[in-house]
Amino acid sequence: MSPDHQHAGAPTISEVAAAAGVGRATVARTLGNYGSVSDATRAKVLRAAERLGYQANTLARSMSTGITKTLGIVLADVANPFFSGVLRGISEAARQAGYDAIILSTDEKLELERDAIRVLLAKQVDGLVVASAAGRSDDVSHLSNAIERGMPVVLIDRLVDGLDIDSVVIDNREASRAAVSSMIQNGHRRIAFAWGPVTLSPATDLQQMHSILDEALWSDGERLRGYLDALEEAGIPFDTALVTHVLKNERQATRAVGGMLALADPPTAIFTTETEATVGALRALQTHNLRILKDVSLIGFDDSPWAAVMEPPLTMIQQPMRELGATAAQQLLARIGGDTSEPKKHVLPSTLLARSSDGPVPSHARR
Amino acid sequence: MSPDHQHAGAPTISEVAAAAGVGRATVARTLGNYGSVSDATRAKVLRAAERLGYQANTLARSMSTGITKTLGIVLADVANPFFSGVLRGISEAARQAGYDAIILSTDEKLELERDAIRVLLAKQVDGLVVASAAGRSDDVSHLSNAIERGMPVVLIDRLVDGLDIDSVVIDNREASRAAVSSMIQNGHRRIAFAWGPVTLSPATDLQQMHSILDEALWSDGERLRGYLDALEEAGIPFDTALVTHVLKNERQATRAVGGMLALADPPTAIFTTETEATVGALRALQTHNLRILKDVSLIGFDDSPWAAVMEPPLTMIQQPMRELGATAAQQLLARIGGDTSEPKKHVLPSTLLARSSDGPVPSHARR
DNA sequence: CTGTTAGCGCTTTCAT
DNA sequence: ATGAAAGCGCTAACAG
Repeated sequence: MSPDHQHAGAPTISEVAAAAGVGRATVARTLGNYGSVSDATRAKVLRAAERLGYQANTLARSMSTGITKTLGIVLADVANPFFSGVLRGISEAARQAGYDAIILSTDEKLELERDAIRVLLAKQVDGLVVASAAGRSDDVSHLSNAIERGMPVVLIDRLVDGLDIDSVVIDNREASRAAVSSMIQNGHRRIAFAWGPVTLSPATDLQQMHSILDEALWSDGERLRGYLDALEEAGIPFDTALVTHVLKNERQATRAVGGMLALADPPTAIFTTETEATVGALRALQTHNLRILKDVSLIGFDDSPWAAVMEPPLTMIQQPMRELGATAAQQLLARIGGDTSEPKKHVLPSTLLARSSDGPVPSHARR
Repeated sequence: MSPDHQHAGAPTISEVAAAAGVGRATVARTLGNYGSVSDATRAKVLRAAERLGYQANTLARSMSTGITKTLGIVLADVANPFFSGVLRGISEAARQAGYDAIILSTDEKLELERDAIRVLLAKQVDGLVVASAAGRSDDVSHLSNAIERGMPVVLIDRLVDGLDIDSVVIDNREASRAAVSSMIQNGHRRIAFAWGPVTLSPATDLQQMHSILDEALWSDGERLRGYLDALEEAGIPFDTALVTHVLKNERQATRAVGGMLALADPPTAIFTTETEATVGALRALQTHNLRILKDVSLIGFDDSPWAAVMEPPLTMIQQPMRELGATAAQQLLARIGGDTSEPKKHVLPSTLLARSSDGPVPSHARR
């Protein structure tokens, strides 16, 4: 019956008890630092445990206490710089509290997100941090069910419609609006936007755009809304040809932005909502032999060490990735600790790092 | 005694059994897909499970089987692009095999590595992938003990002295030698190296360098050895002033490389062993108003999407990060599956992506 | 084919 | 202060 345990040699509490000549409970009390044990026995137990190299079996403990000291993290892709930054924040905060984390990637697929949640629930994690892939009208019962069953969940990076729970985000809409606005201040009126929502039938007008937006991922929607806000503020008409609708990978960004650059009335500025989009846009510029700032201005989301050493250095919107992660972990830990206050929405500040990739419309582009 | 489980509502196998009017074992057999169950009962059980929303408690299963279907991953920093790439490879391979992963970061500190291993053993993971922070003469008993107890371990990115176990690495020395050699072909004789080993008392000659190297992290050592190999091949004397000895962060790289650039006999080329070193060097160049290629050549480890859009595009050594991770996971899974063959050393190919940051020594730098 | 039973290693009453 | 015993939810013999 006893299966071939990995740790055939791993001593159990019983062996320690035997070696120390006491009962299991006494060992548990000593090692668990609770109840009371006489100094004499405590010493004996400690010595025996030491000698045998005893290591508590966390699994068994969790089985009996219902506490795993483990957080479940669900995000799109660990290799994405934004998420890996967030992950670092989460991990650090978790470790400091004696927790560790199981990370599952969804690759932005709701299907995988459901699997992930299921696995994590089965593993009895103490709480969940999730950057959901769910759009407005998607079924999020995998999340609401978990919550109903008493699993603490905090949303990160993205709000999800219909879930009134803790969340940690930035003000995407305002960050976006401010960046685009600053370009408009500089005289730009043709501003490309990557990435817009992925769709086979691109919007043909503002109204369609809005209804597509309603179905989009929260953060994506907000960023585009911010862009639209800025245009509207300045009375600039929305041009659907300036918003990408392709799949979100570098190659597609290059293609899409390249296409815009070839337009009769090409953009004089580009706004990108993610690192891959930025790099894709940069490549398109390269291909079209266009120089940043001198020919086309550029501002994008998610600063990177590289952005500062580009020529010219890139103006970027910096998100406090580690803080986002740390805040989410702390909020979750608080819930696990029994905090039953109202759901809290943490909105962390983002920063527009003004460098030199954006400026006035070049004279040769003015019409 | 029953603690307040997160999942107060989570139905157990007994409840399903009761609801279906059969014994627990029958339920276990049905749900676990083993043994034999009549179609009639199977249907009943399935229906009951469905109705109750039964979800197996993985913890309990693990407790009884000794198998957690969980891999323990120990690496320096999840936010480092190299490791996050590797991590992605590991995660994908693991998930495909029905495993998931607990990731612990050591921040390159042996102390934290020991903690990590301890935690992971206590959690009864089925195997370990570790990028150890251990140098040549460090105590690695935390690893050897685990191995002795039958825990499968595969080393990634770094070999560790005295541990004859599975490993997945690239040929750092040769990759480094080849890159530096190509610079030498181009006429460079003063080639800066970042990062060299961190030390308070920098080497003053080649011999000291070698003994410092003997204590370094395997991969770091190999990369510097490759550099030295290339110099030796070409009969170029080693200059200790061209190897950094500072802490490994961007700021220090900038400072150190900046210092070299200010030398009476400055380097005409720079070789960097990591992204942060590369960015640091780039910053130093920026500060000193030196242009890549035209003034100073540059080649570095770890390609990035950004490297291709720099002006000029950067020549980089690309490591197959995902493959490294996937290979490690697969090797580990094989061991978990019972493979007892000889330890295997996987050496994956790296690629020197020739772009345009390296070339001949500029005439104005020739003496 | 199916039910009973005995653990897995630990925590936690409950007596003593 | 300490030991005995029950139980966490599941798996795995062993009978029937």
